[in-house]
Amino acid sequence: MSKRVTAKQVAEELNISIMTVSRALSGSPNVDHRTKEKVIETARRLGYVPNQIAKSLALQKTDTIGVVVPEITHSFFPEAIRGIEKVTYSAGYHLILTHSAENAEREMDALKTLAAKRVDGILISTAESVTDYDIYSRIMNLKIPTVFYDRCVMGIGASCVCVNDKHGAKKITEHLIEHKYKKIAHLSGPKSVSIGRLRLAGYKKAMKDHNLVFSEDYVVESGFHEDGGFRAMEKLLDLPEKKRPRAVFAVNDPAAFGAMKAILKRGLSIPQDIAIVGFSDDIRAELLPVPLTTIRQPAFEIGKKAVEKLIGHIENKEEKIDKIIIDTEVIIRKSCGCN
Amino acid sequence: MSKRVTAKQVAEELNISIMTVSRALSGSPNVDHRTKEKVIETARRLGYVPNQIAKSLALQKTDTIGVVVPEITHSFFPEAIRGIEKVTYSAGYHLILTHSAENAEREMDALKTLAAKRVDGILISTAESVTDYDIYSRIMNLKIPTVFYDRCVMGIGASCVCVNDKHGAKKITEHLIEHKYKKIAHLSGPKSVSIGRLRLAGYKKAMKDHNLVFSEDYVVESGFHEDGGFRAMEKLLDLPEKKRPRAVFAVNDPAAFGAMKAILKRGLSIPQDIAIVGFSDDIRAELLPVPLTTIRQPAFEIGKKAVEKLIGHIENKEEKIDKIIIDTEVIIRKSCGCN
DNA sequence: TATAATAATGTTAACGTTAACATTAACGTA
DNA sequence: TACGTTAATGTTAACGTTAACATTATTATA
Repeated sequence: MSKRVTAKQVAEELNISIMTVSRALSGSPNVDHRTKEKVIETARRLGYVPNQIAKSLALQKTDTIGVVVPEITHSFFPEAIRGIEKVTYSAGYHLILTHSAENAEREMDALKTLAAKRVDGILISTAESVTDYDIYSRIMNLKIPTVFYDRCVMGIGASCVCVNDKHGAKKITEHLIEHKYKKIAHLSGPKSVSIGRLRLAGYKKAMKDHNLVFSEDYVVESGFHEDGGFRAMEKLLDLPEKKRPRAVFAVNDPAAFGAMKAILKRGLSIPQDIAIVGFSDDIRAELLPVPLTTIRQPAFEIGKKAVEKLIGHIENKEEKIDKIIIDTEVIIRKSCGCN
Repeated sequence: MSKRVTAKQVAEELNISIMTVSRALSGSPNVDHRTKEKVIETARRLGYVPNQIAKSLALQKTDTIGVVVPEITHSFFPEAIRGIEKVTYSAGYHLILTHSAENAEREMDALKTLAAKRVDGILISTAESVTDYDIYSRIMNLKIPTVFYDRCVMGIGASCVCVNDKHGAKKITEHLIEHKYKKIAHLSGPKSVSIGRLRLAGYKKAMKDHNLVFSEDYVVESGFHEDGGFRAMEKLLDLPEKKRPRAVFAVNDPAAFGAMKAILKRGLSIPQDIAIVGFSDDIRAELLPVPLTTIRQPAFEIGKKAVEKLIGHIENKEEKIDKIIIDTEVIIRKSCGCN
């Protein structure tokens, strides 16, 4: 930060007080319109740029919202950010973006940074490797308004915006069941992450409701990334041929992409040998050689609703803690066996 | 921003001065180790979180880098951000993300905000609708270290990191020429944006070098988005059949995607009726029904190199203004006519 | 033991802004 | 004209931190 023109210099130039400059520029009433014009003109001429840092310190408000993103390259997140950004922009807030890279430690770091930067509120989607929720409670204790989006932590007094993961998972598993597949496996996310837990629960519920055997062998933790999906699918493919699943529900699309690669690598066909479905509707899902049947999550809307709720918490103490659930849609393509 | 524990409270708790607290926590020398331990313990116990805003004001340094992104949903940018983020994280900087949504006015807004927030430096890729460079000069006048990435503005004293757009465009146009296509059109970006200008120049150069007719009718401005590509291609398809181009080079992949849709909508085939190539290597390019031949831009590396340069400018006054050019690679797929 | 050197801690001012209160100027009305 | 009212401007303190200088405590040395 180099030497810059301050309100003081503008004031001295005009032989008036700093306060009058401040008032003129912030549009307060009770400023002579000629004074105001002179101030604005002089500020422009001198190249005055208000110091938001000083303002934030004085007002105890930064007009900034911190966002924690687990993985910026998952197509869900840029789209969610676009939704977030649209709202923050028109509401006069700015965005500090932090990236946890699915790493609990980096996430903690990010949250500490956001707290230190005195953001007015935080939007967070938890990282894959998170195992305890201590840091979230600490943020709550600091009374920083926080809203979880997509991957949520419930029961700690924060609002959250997510899709109906359990219901969606159940629906798409049931779609596989409609295809008469009996041996249906699940590539799961970690249990410490809401969407991992809930999608597994939806899968289990569907299996149970239709009297299908649920075997622990058929749930393999893949995590949220393509390589994890690949490895998890390989484990399933290593089962004796009789036990091998006929269909797979992956916790999200990237994991499904990895699984598809593993299946094709063994010389098997999708969906003839093994059917597969995902969850996310990644932009690539419809473009695959065998387009992926999946669940569409309205990322833009999730982002939008989440900030709206957050801004509510920031600007209005009475805003209720809420759990906002957004509907999903089953997108039928070919990987499930439909044509 | 709610009431928080300050260094003062920690100091009072221990009956020592604020300065000793500050020193103990920032690891300055000349602090008794017992005092230091007590301070750290007490800070932890009271839940003290240093106020970065106050620190920034006192030190005239925010440890923050502002990034202007034209379109967060173009797959190039999240990948570039990942590169940026990786470097900033390990160098101890934070990221303020602003989105211009390809809009010159919003871009100006973003730059003003970043200046007001006293970021230590700015990374910017210019918006599609930018027509004059006045705002960039103003930022330069404020002496805020600035580095352009991907879409650059040259000659105003800022470093920039980009790919060899002209050379890449020439190479891929020449690839079309190798296919013996004579009537080759270009869907161009706006001339006010470096990559628009340079890719057009590369196309023209290739045409000229191979003695092919260059007609103004064959350059249609599409902009950088799918819908623009669609409309621009429709214009070309509306030409009398004899004049219709046999091949098209689109300024980037999203524009190529739109163009492909327009071609298919007319019942024509790619590449049999019209061949097409792009520039970006969007994650979807290889997955299309007819995979797109394109130029790969190493987004992660561009982001990485750009911040590295920027941090150089921030931390070292002597850092030279540089134009860093990163190599591209022609990715041959099927849309050009190769099999 | 006296004294110099150094370690540890304290005090003051500054960073640039705004809120709250204080003063002065301008104007209308009795 | 005098006085009250309101508009315009000014003054002070505060936000939470750190650098620079000041002081006091401790240790080493003659």
